[in-house]
This record gives sequence, C-alpha cells and structure tokens, in this order.
Amino acid sequence: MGQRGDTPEGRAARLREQLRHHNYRYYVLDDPEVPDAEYDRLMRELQALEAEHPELIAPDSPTQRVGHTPIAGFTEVSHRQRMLSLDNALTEEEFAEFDRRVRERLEIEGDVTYVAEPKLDGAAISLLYEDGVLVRGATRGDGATGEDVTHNVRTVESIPLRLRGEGYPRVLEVRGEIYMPKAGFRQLNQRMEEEGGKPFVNPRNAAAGSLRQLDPQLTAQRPLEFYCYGAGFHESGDLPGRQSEILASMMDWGLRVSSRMRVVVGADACTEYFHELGAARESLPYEIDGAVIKVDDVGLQQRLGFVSRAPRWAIAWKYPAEEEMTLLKGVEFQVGRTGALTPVARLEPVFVGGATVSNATLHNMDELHRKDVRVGDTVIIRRAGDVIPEVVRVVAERRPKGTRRVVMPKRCPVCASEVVRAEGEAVARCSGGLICPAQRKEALRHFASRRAMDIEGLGTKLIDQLVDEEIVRTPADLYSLDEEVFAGLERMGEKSAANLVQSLAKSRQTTLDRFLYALGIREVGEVTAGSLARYFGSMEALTAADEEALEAVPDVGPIVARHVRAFFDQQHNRDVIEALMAAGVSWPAIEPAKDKEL
DNA sequence: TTGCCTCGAGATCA
DNA sequence: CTCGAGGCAA
Repeated sequence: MGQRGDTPEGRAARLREQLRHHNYRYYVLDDPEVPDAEYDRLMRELQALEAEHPELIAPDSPTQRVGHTPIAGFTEVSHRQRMLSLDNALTEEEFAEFDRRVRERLEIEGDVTYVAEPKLDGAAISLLYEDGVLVRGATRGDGATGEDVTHNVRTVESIPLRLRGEGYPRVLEVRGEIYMPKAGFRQLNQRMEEEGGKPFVNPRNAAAGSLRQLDPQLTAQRPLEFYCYGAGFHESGDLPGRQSEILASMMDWGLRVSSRMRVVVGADACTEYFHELGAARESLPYEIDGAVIKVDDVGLQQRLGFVSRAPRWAIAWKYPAEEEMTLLKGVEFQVGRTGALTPVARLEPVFVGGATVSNATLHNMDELHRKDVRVGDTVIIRRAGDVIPEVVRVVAERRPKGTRRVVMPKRCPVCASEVVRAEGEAVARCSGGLICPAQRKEALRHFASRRAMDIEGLGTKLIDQLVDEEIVRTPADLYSLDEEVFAGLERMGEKSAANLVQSLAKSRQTTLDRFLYALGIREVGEVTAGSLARYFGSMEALTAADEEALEAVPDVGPIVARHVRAFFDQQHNRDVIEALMAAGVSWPAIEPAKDKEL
C-alpha cells in the first residue's frame, strides 16, 4: 500500500528493502519475522509496481531472481584466484600429521588455532560481488577456469543478490557450496516420480545437475541452498586477518555461513569437533562427507603457502567411505592402450556411496592375490575418495567351496597373443601390439580424444565398429575414409557422416605437441609431448634423436627416453607417421629450443 | 567411475 | 522416442 506523497521510486526502494530483509531473515537466518503471506503480499506489490514502471526494475531487485529465458549455452570464466582442492585426511593419524606439519613449518610449539566446519556434499561455487551486487556465479571447473552459471545461482534464495550492510570490498569473490538438503531432495524426487520423471540418485548429483540447466526456471524449482566458506579474490577493500572473522563479516553482509562453524584451538579440539560432528551427521539436514579444518590466521596461511594444487593450511578430514557387501561374479581382463592387462571385478550391482557400482578395478595381479579375491566370493566394496570403486577385502566366511585362485591368462583374451610380464614389473602385457584389436581401439580412442587430435564425433562405438569391420587399422586410415563408408555404419546417417568427415578434415591442422601426444608413445603425456615438441621443433629432429639426446630434454629421464626411442625404432610407427603426414596432417613450424640454448 | 545435462540425429510409430 | 557423444563434477 503506497503512502500518500510516496513516489513510485521511493515505494519500490522501500519494498525491496523490506523484501531483502525478510528474505535474509527467512533463508539466511532461518528466523522469519513475518508470515509467508505478508512476504508474498510485499512481493506482489513490488511486481505490480515494476510492471507499471518498468524503468524501475533493477537486476538486483528481489523480483529478478529467476530469469525468464534460457541461456544459449555455458561460457567459460577464468577465476581471478585459482579454486584449489583440499588434501584429505582419512584417519586420526593423518590429521595429527597435518597438524604436526603446520606447527613444524610455522615453528609453533603450542596449539594452532583452526576453524572447523562441516564439509558439505554439493558443488563448489564462486560468487562475484561488485559494489555489493551479485554479478557472476561460476563453477570450480579445473580450478583455473569454470563455467558461468550466474543465471542458476541467482535462483538460490540463500544467495543474496545484493550484500547487506557496509564495509565489504568493492570487488569480492565469495566461495561456498551449493547443495540440496536431504528433505528437499526427498520431496523433489517424490514430485518427479509423481510427474512420471525419474528420480535423482543422490542429493549431490541433483544439486550439480540443477546448476547445469540452461533454463533458470527449472533450476528455480530445485531446492538448492548455499553456505559460504571463504573469500577468494578481492579488491578495493580489506578483509579481516582471520578466517573466522572473514566468515563473521560475510554473515554481516547477508551471506549464509554454517552454524556449525567453530574456532577450535589445537589438534585435540579438532578431533573432538570431528567426532561430535560425526555423531550429529545423521541428524543434519544435509549430507556431509567430513569436516574442513583451516588455519585461522590468514598471515599464517600465507606463510604456509601451497603444495601444487592444495593449500598447506587446510585439510578435508573425511569420514570413512561407506562400504557394502556384494557378490563378485567374475574377473575379466581388460586390455589397455599399451597392452596392459588389468583385472576388473564384475560385481552384482550394489548401491554404495551414492552410486550403483558394478565394476571395480583390481589394479594388477599382485593386488588381486594380496586380497585373495576369487570368483564367487562375497566382497566388501567402497568408493575410494568417494569416486573410484574399490574391492576392500573378501568376506572369508562367505567363500563357497571349490573357488580357485584367479590366474593371469597365458594369451590375450582379445587377440590370443602371448601375455608377457616383464621382470620386476607388476603389469602383464599383451604382446600383440597393434595386431590386437583392443590395443588398436584404445590407440584410436586416444588419437581422436579432445586433448590429442580432437576429432569430434568419433566416439567409442564408432571406433569399435571401424576396427571390428576392419575398415581402420591405424590412425592414418581414418583420413582416407569418405562419407559413404561412415554412412554405412550403425547409427550413422548422411548428416553424421558428413559431420565426421568435416571434423576429420579440421583435425588435420594441429600442433606438434598434440600430434606427439596423439601418437600414444608410452610415458609421453601432454606435458612431455610439449617438452619434446619445443625442444626438437620437428618430427625429423625428434625421430633422429638418440637416447642421450632425448635425455637432454627437461624432465625426460632414461625411461621416457627409452620408450620414445623404441617407438621410433619400430618401422610400422614410422610408416603411420608418414602416412598421417601424407594424408595432410600438419602443424606450424616451431623454433627448436635445443638450438637456442647452444 | 558414475550420474547428470544437452545436443544432434537416427529409429519408430501413427 | 532413444541413443551416442561430449562435457562436467565429485
């Protein structure tokens, strides 16, 4: 209700102020001041006012949370400060070791002051505020570059579109976790099932999936929440000197911080916190997989610095991974790109750690025998680091009679070539080389992959067909195929075939780095391929280099040198390279670094 | 490794 | 409608 003499601008400003306040009370403090009906009434009034005076609409108005048009696609954003991951501690000893290292590096005799908080199971997010207004939300990505998900982030009510109060830096990056509470997850799944959709398998995937929607109207229907846990980049304004104070400031600015955040002094207090949190875990309204412990003093954090991808001043102390029992139905041997035979456990599917697991690698025979895993056994499964399925151990009491030790096959299960295990090595390899269709398929997959030749549209199924039908033997064969050949394959129409021919043509123009990497030389990954390319500058120089010359390349030791030399010593490898170049694969010339140094 | 989303395109059926 | 590919997150 407008007051007499109130201008539309003034009224709109006051309504926004009130709505922001109530929103904050409701979503951030979880302590509403007014009934929902009152909030709705204010919101409707503002909407009406804005409809009447569209010029009054501002992007940070509470009415503007949910955009009405889907975005065309995701764009990349580079983080102004890298988003790092955390080292893990899985046991009390490992945590004690972390604390010991911190004290040692800082030369502190007594207790270190830490900040502890729950580690939520959601998706990490970076929020950028400029002049207190939310201007960008981005996913973590690889830490350096993430995806712009601003349109979706804005729909999360516990994320303020505008910061409250004052004293925040003019540019402030807030970091935190977007997650889906257990209750919201249950309701959402119920709703989806009622509507004939299929439910999400766990809250984490539901949250991450919601953030990847193009249409913010859909995301707005998902019960997402946000907790902030730190600051990233900031400019024109200072932050306090302690993590705990930074978080306190964030709360003043209207950001939601876990109410279970605590300042804890010394390792013992951390341990106590960890166990208390563990006891409360079940009853928490959200899923957590551990606690995050950070050194409180920012000055000390800076002195501690970083190791490669993780800060030395923080650790994720995780609860033991969930374990389940299931039946081991068989052990198969998978043939990799280098011919390595990896034993893989085929399991009766079992839901563990938020996903259904039906395969688990057994790494190698030593590992397999150490655990004495046999077909027919009941085994304990977990997802190590909550990702990779792992056979923990056999349940000995449940072993049926007549099981036998698993043995490495004498011959490759794919091509029947002899399997050899080099002296002192843990892995056994198919000796068939590129005779072996499995190795050929893997080599082609690698060749076509994004970071190698980047042949779009050439996926697993297609490669399988091309190799099985003996249309393609080596990567060079790919370039001699035309649309008719592709169109004759399963699930390939004219359009797909033409697209594939196009992307093959495009891949011809590459770089020496990529080409070297694409060849799949053992021990030559992206980084080494880059070093070799820069050092030698040309295929001719590299092919001619002996082991001694190779070892002169930075980060290339005797093992890599031997593999590289062995690769070029094989006539058929040289033939393939020649054929590829004859097919038009080329790259810009590089000035060899070798010559510059001399 | 699994699950999620999106896109393009082929397969299926009315 | 379903599938394959690709990209992303943990």
